[in-house]
Amino acid sequence: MLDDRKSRVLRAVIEDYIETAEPVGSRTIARKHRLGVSPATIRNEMADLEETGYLEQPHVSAGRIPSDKGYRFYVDALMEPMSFTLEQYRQVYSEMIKHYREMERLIQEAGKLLASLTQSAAIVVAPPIEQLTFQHVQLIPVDERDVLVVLLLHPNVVKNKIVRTERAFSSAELIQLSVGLNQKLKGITYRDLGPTVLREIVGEFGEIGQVMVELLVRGLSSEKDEQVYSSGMTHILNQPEFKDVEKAKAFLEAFEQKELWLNLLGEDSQGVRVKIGKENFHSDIQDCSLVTATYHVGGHVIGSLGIVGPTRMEYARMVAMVELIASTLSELLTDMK
Amino acid sequence: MLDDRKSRVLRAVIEDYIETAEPVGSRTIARKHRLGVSPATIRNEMADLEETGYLEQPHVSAGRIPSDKGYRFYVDALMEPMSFTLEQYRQVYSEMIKHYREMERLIQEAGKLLASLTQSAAIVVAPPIEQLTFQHVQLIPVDERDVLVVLLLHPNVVKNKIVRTERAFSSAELIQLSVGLNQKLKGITYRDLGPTVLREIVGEFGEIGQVMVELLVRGLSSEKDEQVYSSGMTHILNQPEFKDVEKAKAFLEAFEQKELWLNLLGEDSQGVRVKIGKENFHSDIQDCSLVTATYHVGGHVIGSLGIVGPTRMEYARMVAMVELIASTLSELLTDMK
DNA sequence: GTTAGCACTCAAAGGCGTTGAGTGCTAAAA
DNA sequence: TTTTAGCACTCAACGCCTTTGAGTGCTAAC
Repeated sequence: MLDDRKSRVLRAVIEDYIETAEPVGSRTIARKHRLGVSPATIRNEMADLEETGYLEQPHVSAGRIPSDKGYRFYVDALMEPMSFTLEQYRQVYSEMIKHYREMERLIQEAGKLLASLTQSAAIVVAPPIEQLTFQHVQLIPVDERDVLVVLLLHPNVVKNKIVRTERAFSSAELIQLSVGLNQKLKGITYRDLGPTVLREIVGEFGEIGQVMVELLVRGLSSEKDEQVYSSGMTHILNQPEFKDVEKAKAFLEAFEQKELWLNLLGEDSQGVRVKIGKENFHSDIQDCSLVTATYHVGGHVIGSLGIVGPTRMEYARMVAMVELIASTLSELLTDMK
Repeated sequence: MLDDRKSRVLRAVIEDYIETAEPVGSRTIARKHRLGVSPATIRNEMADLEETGYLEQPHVSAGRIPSDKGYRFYVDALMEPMSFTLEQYRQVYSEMIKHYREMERLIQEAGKLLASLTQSAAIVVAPPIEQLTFQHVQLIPVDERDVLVVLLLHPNVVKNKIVRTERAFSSAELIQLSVGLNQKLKGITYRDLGPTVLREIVGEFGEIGQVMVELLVRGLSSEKDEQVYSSGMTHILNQPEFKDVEKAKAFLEAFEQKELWLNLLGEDSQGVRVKIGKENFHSDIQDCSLVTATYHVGGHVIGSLGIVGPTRMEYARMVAMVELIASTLSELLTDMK
């Protein structure tokens, strides 16, 4: 598609721009990256690259900056993948394993770590309950008619909710209910818990089964925004593209809209995905890119995480970091068995 | 201390400055607040107020702005307390009661509501476990040697933690342990749970009592920053004092330091407290004021909440809002009995 | 004690020329 | 045919200057 020299020029422009955040001129490239040709030649190449849409010019007497298309080509074909030393890998692992007993905390820590390593804003989408397996259900009396529903789900997720019941239950009744529910639910996923199983419970336990189902369903309900954790929001204020407060505000406000991320970090594909600029964005967030990956338990995708930053970001490093955290997280969760 | 006219001038300056964020001149005051005297007279009064430290002048040909001392006097003696209509009170109440079944969620919602009503950054410090009363302890098997410790504390706080044990326990053993713990703990506060009670448990249950204590203590341990909830950080970006990104960054970064707020929102006094500017601040946060209050259960203080904003804030409104949320929260928590 | 008048100060805004990084084009060199 | 030196041109950024106007303090008259 692009001949060798054009590729090298494009790569030089992009890497220089990523580093300096300033439009890059032909002279600079000729000096920094020994391409063996004069600035004039590079100028010609850059003019071609602009014509074909890989570069842009903020104004006529400025250097070039990469377009979304340019970044896309860079990410797909030009950038040199970054790799870690065993030592770095170990550090991440040992940082994360500290919190590994409980999944919710583990993924929160994974997010914080990702934010800190990338110096970007990080997002982690926790597994929706549908993806998890029942391990234990416990009903605990709170009050005359309030019951605490504790759900232990695999891999080590604890959900609890206090639910108001239609009528009062004694301690003994609740224990009975708990035992019954555990019998029916142990080992099945929420997904399997269609109307069939629910009807089965009602059938088997009669009126009391109805109550079980009621408690269970209400115990499981949770708000969407509790599934998204964010960290490192303030890091983006270090980026020159956000030196204008209005832009920073727009970004931060959009970033806080947690539902937004539920949609953006879809769980379709495997591996690290990069979404550049306008490729996929909610209009509120201008000139930003997203690097995301999914994490899984035993090959089964259960959630996703990623970082957001200006389109001018160190893609190689970001992709490597997201990959590293996602795979370490998957490893730990799979070991939780 | 200040004669009547000086007070009126000071008040006029402060209220104008709060509204406009611009230094206030003598002419403006003469025009807006009919004090019945000419700008020249007001100038004289302002010169006096500056000499006694209530006002400051950014530069010689600008108007005056209030000093910390000026704000302090305004808050203590000049401002007109704001009050709410029954309708507004009801709205807040009905917004909060939606989430009142669980305390953690309730106080989070209180924080969000406070942030939204004041358009400021809000902080809520959750009650430390020491302030709460045991209601139920449940040990649930997770894995061979992992036990889920669920603590239900009054008023309706649920804590859970997965703890690794020295040796394996069967389901039956865990139930037995739970029952034993419940017997000893029901109704007592963590505070009462000194070495005495712990030793009592060990004495009564022998070796198994040791395990109980171990599980309990570890189940109760939690990180400091989990006790602080913040909301509405981005609101402060609307304030002109943060139009400079560096200042905004400094603020937001300090604001994210959750431990900081544990110290700042001490639980000493009753009622709403106002801390202005340098009166009490960590050096990172410049030119900010803090409006805080405690909330309580049946007269017993268990936590605190408040807002942070630029020293130039609508004190009357902020104080009223913080008061409103704190008292509504206290009311709901007390009703949780 | 109050106020009109006046000279004075100074930040903010606007105009203006300079600078310099960068371009595209042309014509010569390879 | 491709590369490059040379050159005229563009334009944001910067510094410098002037103007403007909001505001002051002082003085003298009311």
